Amino acid sequence: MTNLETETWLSPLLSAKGKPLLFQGLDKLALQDILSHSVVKEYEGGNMLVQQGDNVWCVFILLDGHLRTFRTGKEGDEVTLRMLDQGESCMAATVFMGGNSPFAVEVTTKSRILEVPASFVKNFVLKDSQFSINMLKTLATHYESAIDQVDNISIKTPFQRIGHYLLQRHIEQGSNSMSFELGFKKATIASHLGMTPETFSRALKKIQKMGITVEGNKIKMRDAFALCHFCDLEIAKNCSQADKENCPHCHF
Amino acid sequence: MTNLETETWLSPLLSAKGKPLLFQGLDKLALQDILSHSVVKEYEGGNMLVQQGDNVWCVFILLDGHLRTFRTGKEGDEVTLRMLDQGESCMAATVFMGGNSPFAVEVTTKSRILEVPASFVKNFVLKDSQFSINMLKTLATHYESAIDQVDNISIKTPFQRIGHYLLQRHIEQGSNSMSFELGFKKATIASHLGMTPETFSRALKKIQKMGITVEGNKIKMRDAFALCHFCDLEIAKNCSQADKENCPHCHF
DNA sequence: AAATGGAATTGATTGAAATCAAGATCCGAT
DNA sequence: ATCGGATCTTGATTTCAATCAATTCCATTT
Repeated sequence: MTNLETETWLSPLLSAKGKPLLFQGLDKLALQDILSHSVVKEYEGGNMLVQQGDNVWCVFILLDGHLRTFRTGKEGDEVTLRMLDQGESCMAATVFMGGNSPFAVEVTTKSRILEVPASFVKNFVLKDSQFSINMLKTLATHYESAIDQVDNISIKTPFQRIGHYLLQRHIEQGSNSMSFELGFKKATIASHLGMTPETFSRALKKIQKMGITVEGNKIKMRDAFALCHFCDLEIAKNCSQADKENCPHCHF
Repeated sequence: MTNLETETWLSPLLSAKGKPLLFQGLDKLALQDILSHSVVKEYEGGNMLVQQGDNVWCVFILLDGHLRTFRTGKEGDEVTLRMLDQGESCMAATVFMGGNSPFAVEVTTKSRILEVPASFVKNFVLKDSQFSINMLKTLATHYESAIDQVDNISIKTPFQRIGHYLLQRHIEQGSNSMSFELGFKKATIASHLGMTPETFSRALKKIQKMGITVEGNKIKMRDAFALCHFCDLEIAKNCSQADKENCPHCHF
């Protein structure tokens, strides 16, 4: 990868929106160092990036597109673990454990991916303390989101799970607009939430009685508080609702 | 904490068995450094170490006893996330995320706990690269076990979940003996596996038809392969069965 | 505009685990 | 040894999501 090419990728990586957590706060030199050891590849939707059990040789950073990580059981049934958006990464944990990947990674829509060699990552963590902090934060984030998933699956009813999920999406996406997109196939989301597409569909219908309109994959809300019913402490933390104190459900 | 006292704790920490992952490979000086900034406390079973949502100021390392981390939903229902044994730690992720604890920690049996201040940990990670590697590994391990839990809960039937769990325990505990203890209250394990105590009980009964005897919390196996039925790739990795090739189910 | 195929919805049925409700068993305290 | 409380087991019933099966919807192509 030449320097000229590097520059091409550099700017989007530094933009506020899609900036990978792993690159946060790195000085330009460090970033150059990483990039000069990495490769950018393009994949069409449908490809498998990693098979469950594969020995992985790099960390993937998603520059563009969508990835899905999932795990397949003996009987062929699968759970979606994460749905990656621009700027997110995967395989970091596996690289540090040194083992084989406990899950598969699938390209869901055409994606541009930065592949950073495992060996480089392991060294660089020791050299650059900001990078090592970033790595720790990344793992911590993944861990927390896995915990979220555990309790989403095991505590709440499908109805509540979906409400919770929608609220999360809404808040992630700025939460100023009264509508947002659920950027993944419904079946994928259903699997992520540990239910069948049918159940997902039915619950979505039920949720409309609370002032949520579902058209295709666009979600429209009657008012800013329509989803607040599903709020919990975790979510409240990130809620930047201007008039939070007016929220009929917010006790936080 | 005086040096003399430090020495008292030092030896168990260095012993092979219960050695915290966080301390692996640290030179004596580093260890001293950590210990001199930490406190050892004793807690009776039943105490809450951390409440869900608490701001945590330290990382806990379990020297002796048992802890349980769990999460409570709005309706008061809870999921057990982890059940900690000697040498394990918790709150590392939370410390790095800088937020509030997404789960509660309960002392299940009288425990001796090393409390390392968050501020110290955050600094020490930058100074000692071995420690930072350990921290990364710790988080990666937690992440992977959370993933395990996700797919345990969402993929397998209660029956399979329990089998899987028992096999794991068995292998963890050396796997040479033909019997082992399930070192936690059955209700706790049930919650960890995402089922009610009743369901747990019934499934345990059903599992006896495969040559497993359950007496109180002691599990006895007819032969070394009695649980192999529940094996999967993840487990096979750690299986050190001498005559693995004789295993009727091992295709790995 | 019709045709294809994948995704999503809807309905009917089934099955498995939660729940509700009683007992049994174990353990520590007296 | 006896009591009392917690834990665990067992049984009967209900509930709710998975499954099976049939449409409908939508995007793409021809």
